[in-house]
Amino acid sequence: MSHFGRSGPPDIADTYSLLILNISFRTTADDLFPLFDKYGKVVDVFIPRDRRTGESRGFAFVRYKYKDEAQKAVDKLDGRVVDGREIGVQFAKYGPNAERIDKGRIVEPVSKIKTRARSRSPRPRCRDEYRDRDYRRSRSRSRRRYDRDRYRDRERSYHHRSRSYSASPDRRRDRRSSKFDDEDRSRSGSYTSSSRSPSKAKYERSRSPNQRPSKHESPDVRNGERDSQLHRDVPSGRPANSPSASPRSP
DNA sequence: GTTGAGCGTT
Repeated sequence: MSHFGRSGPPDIADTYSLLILNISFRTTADDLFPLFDKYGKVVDVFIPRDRRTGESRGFAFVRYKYKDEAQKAVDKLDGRVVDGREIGVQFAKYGPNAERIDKGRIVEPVSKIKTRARSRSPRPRCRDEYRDRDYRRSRSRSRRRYDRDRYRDRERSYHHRSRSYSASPDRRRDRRSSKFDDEDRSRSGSYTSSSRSPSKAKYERSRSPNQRPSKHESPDVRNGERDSQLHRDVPSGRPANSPSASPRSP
């Protein structure tokens, strides 16, 4: 894809692809085009993106029309700081169009002796390659680590919240059904007073005296208050399950 | 809103 108005690769018959590495995740083809176009005729700029997230994968391909210009771009832009990151520019080697590009790029005579001289496959890549591809496509390693941490955090949060929910959601909703915000506000007040004078509030609410929220107190109390405020400020916010929205009944 | 070695789309 490119912003050249064409869907798919242009005529890459006589183009020379450059691989741009270490670009910022926010860098787009529009950002790279003017930069590379200064050194020659840029045919296309393509930034592979994640199919799921749609975000940049951190590298791009710039196709030049002429090799000397591409080489000049490599020479000039390699190591250049773009969008706060030092990019790496080099000739692309792999890819769906690598062969055709190699044809114009003068195929290396290496493949006849070097790789053959080893008398074995260049690399023991069978499905490891796909794994690697999927690995890269899937996400970067740090990303995985981040997801793992986030998942752990979310799990913990869920656990934490579930325990909080099992403390009072049923009664709150039930009470809300029977009575009005007055009670809810009262409950909220009891919570607030609980932090100030936890003498009778907890006993009235019949909450376990030993269930003293230590650090979890802040979010719970805040949620309760915010919830009550939300209902007070916007009484018609929930017409579906808000009986107080229709105060009058025949 | 996060991250950082590498090789690509209709």
